[in-house]
Amino acid sequence: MRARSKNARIEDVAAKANVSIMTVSRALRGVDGVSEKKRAEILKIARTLKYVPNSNARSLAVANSNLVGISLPTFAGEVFAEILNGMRQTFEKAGYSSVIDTTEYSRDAELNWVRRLLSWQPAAIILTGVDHHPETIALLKASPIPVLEIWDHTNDPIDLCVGIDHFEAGKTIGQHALECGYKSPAFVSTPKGHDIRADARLEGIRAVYQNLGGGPIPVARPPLQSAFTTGYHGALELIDTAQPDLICFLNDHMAFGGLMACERRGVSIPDDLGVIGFNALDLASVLPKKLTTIRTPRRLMGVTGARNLLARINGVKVDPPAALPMEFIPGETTSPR
Amino acid sequence: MRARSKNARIEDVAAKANVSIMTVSRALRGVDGVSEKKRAEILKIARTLKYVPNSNARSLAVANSNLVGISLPTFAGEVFAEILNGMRQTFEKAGYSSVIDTTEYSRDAELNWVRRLLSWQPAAIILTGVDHHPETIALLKASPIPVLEIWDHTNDPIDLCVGIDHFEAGKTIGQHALECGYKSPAFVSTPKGHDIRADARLEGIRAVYQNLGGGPIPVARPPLQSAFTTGYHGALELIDTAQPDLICFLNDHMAFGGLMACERRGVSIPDDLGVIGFNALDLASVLPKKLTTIRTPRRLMGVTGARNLLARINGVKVDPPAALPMEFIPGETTSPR
DNA sequence: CTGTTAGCGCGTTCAC
DNA sequence: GTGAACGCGCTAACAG
Repeated sequence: MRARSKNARIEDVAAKANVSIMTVSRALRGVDGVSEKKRAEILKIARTLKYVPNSNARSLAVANSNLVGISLPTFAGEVFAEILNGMRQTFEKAGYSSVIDTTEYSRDAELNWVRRLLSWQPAAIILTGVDHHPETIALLKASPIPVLEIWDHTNDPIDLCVGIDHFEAGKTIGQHALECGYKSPAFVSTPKGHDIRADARLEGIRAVYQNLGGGPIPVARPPLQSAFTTGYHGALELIDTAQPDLICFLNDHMAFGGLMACERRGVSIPDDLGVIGFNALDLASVLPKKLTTIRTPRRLMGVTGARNLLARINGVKVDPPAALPMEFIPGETTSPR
Repeated sequence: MRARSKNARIEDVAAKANVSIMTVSRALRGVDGVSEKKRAEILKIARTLKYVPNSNARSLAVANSNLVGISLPTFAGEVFAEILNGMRQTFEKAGYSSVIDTTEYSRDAELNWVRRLLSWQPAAIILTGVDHHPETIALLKASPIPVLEIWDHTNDPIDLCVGIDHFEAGKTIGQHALECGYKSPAFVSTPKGHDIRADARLEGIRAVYQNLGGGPIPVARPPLQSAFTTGYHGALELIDTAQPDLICFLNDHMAFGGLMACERRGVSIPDDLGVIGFNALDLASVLPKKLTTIRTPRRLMGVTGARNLLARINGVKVDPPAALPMEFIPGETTSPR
């Protein structure tokens, strides 16, 4: 015979309270059908017995769970942590817990995670971005579980989507650069294909500049390190070779590294060189020179995504995806030429 | 009758393969007792049926799970993300998934999380720090589930502990300050009781300075914002009032904010004022002036903790807790007086 | 308001 | 090497 766990079961509580298992179940879940007197008594007994419900049994019985599975590219760099916080707080209030994994930007890792997630019968699954392994898409489309794609935007989501249009963001950056009169912008990013949202932003900048006959936009893609050092080395590389009059960075972290590189090289901002970041992090707010950047609605995105998902879980119709607005922040690291 | 889920069950795979459920179960789990031929066939059928095992049923049957529950104070600021990464990668390899929650430094939130975790029959539970709600401790001590306390160090852990001695870290900082000849150190932290590890470090500094008759150490505790702005405002406050010759910060993030505040006030580092951080983040590595700080072994801590826990799960004896070593990094933001 | 019955999907046990 | 029976702890459905 199998050794059952030592923990108190609902049966033990029922026995001690002289009621049936179902009454205990109802009392503990707070559903109707139990007199207040009995309920109070049952709750007390459960406490003294240190009774902890078994979620596995519950999930098995009801064929779902209150787990929400989340896939993030990385925990590094606050951005996803902020989106995550918005989501988690919203889910938490609704009684859902989050199971999180990071893919480090690998579609295969994401697929594995989704497979594993599926085995938990989660209430919903959240993926970052819209670029997935074909099998991930197939799996999720075949499943009845609500899916949210966040951070990026697409008109053809797996299910729900709440994000921003990174190509548009790039165009906004490009517009500003053009209006300032920058002639030779450059870009610092991570290795090719690592972050397709960053690539989309770069494309946005290119779209603005391509008809101006200024030649291709130089792009530095230093080997992956921390964002600060990547930005630092990328900027050094561009300053020493391409000599652009503007450097756009994948994000504010890198832009900060870039600013440090400029200080190192004695390059004066914004006189000798313009600098543009992305995200509008708190980091930027303490810098002596306000960074020109784009504020991304990270918290809002998380909250909105979670709300939509909760509505979807509860069977409410959800509006088709619309890209969230961003705010361009003109700072002191760019200026008219 | 209840609607059973539409997903393929092990039974469906068995029917299609003309074998019993048990044979499928064995084949899928890779245990002995199935001929290679049948196994291959079963795996193929499972794939075509898009069969996903039900972890809830499995966990219910075997009375445990491959989930590891983790409690972190916050995702903000890389530090815990780095510890987490070390742990997760180690667990991942061993086939465990992590369920994470953040407490935002609230013991009550931690207790709630532990209660919820317990209901999942996790393979292990990891808490940050050694300061918990009494009921959290009682619950976990009463449970057979292995527990790891990380980041902080104690000689009286709930179960396992891998961390650093924050009081010692403070003493190291104090020693260095003393050797440099600083007379009136100050400290920038978060509101009282928010982060008890930071308080312990402050105590370490005090322990070094208390017999020197220099009066109490001024402490700025600005309202909570991002670490950067907290450091910034804390530094401004101290510069404008207490006029210390050294400011120690809760961490590097705050120290960076503080450096920006100094620039703002025209205070020259390290001539007018010394600055010391904590953690040795990558951020510090791109600064024009190397920050004096203490390197904390965050990744190592995560990996070591996870390994110890895995050993514990597998019934191997684990060494009693020893505080992990830290490395003092003398930088250019402090100098002999 | 309360109890009884019948599973949820899988793994252990033991028999063949 | 393979299969049948039973139970893990809980809840939906139905009676009373």
